[in-house]
Amino acid sequence: MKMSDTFELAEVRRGKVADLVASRGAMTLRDLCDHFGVSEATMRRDLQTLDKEGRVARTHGGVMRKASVIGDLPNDQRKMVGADEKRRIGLAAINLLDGDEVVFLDAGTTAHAIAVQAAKKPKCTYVTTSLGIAQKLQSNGVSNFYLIGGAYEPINDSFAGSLAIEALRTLSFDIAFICCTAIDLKSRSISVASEAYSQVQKEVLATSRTKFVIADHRKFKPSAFMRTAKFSQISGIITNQEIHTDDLDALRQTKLDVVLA
Amino acid sequence: MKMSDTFELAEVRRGKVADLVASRGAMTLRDLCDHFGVSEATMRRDLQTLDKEGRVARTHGGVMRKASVIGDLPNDQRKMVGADEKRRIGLAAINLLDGDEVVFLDAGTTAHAIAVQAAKKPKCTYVTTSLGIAQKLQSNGVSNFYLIGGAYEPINDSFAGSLAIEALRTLSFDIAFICCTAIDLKSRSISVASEAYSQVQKEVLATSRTKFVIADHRKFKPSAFMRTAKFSQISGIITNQEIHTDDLDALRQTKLDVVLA
DNA sequence: AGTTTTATGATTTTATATGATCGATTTTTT
DNA sequence: AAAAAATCGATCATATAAAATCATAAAACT
Repeated sequence: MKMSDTFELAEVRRGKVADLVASRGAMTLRDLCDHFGVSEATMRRDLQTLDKEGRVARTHGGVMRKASVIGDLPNDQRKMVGADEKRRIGLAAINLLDGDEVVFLDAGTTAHAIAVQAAKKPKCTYVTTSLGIAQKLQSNGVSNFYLIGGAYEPINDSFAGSLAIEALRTLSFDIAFICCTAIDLKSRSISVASEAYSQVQKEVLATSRTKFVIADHRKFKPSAFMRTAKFSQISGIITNQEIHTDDLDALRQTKLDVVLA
Repeated sequence: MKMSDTFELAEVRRGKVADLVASRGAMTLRDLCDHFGVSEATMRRDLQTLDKEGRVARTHGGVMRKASVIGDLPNDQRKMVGADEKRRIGLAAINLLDGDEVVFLDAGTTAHAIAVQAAKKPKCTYVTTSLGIAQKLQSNGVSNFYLIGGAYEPINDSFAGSLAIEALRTLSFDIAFICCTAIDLKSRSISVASEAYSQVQKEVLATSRTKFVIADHRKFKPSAFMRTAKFSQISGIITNQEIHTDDLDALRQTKLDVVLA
C-alpha cells in the first residue's frame, strides 16, 4: 500500500506520534489517524510498538503521555480570559482553511488559539511573528512553519522592526489572521498597542490575499492606540456569539464577512 | 587500495550518504538512490555498512539519523548531558563580554547555557537563530534581543533558509558564540549536523568581528557532517577543563585563544 | 599483460508494513 | 441490567522492502 506523502518512514511517523502525544498529554486514536493519514490498524500497531518501548501509555480509545516524563506541562490549560471563546474562534479559523494554504498567524492570544489547532491542517505552511506561537507550533509537532524574526517586542511577545518588515516584503500569504487590541465600529478601523507592531501588520495586510481579523467580543470598543487598518482593507472578522447585538448589527452594515464562533 | 582519486569512490559516497542522512534526519532508500544515481542494491549495501559502523540507523524503507547525534532526543534529556560543564562554559563566555556588545548566540545547548546567564550583562544586545534561546532570554527578562527568523529546522530548534541568510546580511556582530557538533583537530575544522544551518553559520562568521566556538570536551572528535569553518576563520575556543590532554596539546599548537572553563 | 579482489546491478526469494474484515471485548447509553 | 456503540485484537491479501544469489564490470595486485 502507498504510504502517506508526508511521513514516508514508519519509524519517523512513530517518532512524531510519540512527540505529539508527549506534548499534548493525551490523544484519541481517531485524532492520530486523521493527523497522520493512516488507518486505525496501522496506528494501533504504532501505539503497540511505542507502548512496548515505553514511550507512551496506551488507554482504551487512545493514548496518554507516560506519567514519568511529565517535564513541562503544556500551557494550553493555562487560564486566560475568555478561553473557551478563543478556542471556538481558533477552531472557526482553522475550518476556513482548505488545507494547503500559506497562513499568517498574527501575534496575540486569539491567534495563539489557532496555533493550538494548527495540527489539524498539517499541510498548511504557517508563518508568524510571535515567539509564543512559534513555541506552540513546535511543541504540537507542526514543523513546517516560518518565524519572522526581528527585534523582540515584549508588549505582545512578537518580533518587529526593519528586519521583520524586510522579511515580510519577500513573502506573500494566502490568508492572514490578524489580532488587534480594539475594533472601533464608528471609525471602522482596528488598532494595536505597539507602534512598531502596527507597521508589521500593515506589511502583512499588504502581502496577504485574504485577511481575517480575529477578535473576541470584548474587543469591540473605541480605539485608543495605533490604528493599523480600516475595514476596507480586510476581508472579514471572526468573533464569538457573545458579541453585543448592537455591535453585530453595526458589523452587518459593513461589507465584511462575519463569522460567529 | 587507492584513495587519491576524488571521483565517486564507494567510501566517499558512503560518507556523503552519512552526511545527508545526518543533516536531514531521515531519508527513504528511493531518495538516496535518486540523489546518488545508484541502484537500490548498492544503496542497501551502503546503508548496511553505515549501520554496522554505527553511523546511521536503518529502518524499513529507509534510514534515520542515530538518535544520539543530536536533535531527536527530547529537549529536557538533551540539556542534562554535561550540564555543569556547559554552565561553566556559559559563564566563561559571559565574562568575556565588556557589557555593551552586540552578541550572536548560535543554536545549541552550549549557547543555551550562555542565554541562561545573559541577564548578567543586561546592556548587551543579543541576537540568536534559536527558538529555545529566544524563549530563555524572554523568560529571563532580557528584552533587548533579536531573533533571526526563517524556516524552522527541528534538528537544532533553529531558523535557517534564505530568510535567515538575508536578515544576517544586514547585521554585524561584535562577537559570535558558535556551537558545533564536532571539532576535528586533524583537519582543524568544525562541523554541524544540518545542511541548511551550516550556511547560516557561514554567514554569521562572515559578519562577526570576534568568533568563539563554544564546545564541551566531548565535541573533540572526527567530524562526519557538514564542515562549517576552518580554525583560521575563528578567534578562539571555549571548552571545559575535562578536555583530554592530547586534545588540549593539539589545540595549543594552533593560533586560537583557548579558554578553559 | 593476467589474476584476484571488490563493487555493481538484475533477479529471485523472503520478510515486513498496511488496510480491510470480522468476531470479541470494553465502554456508554438506555 | 440489557442494548447499543465503540474499540480492540486477530487474520488475511496485497504492496512494498530487504536479503540472497548470480553474472558482469571495475580496481588492485603481481
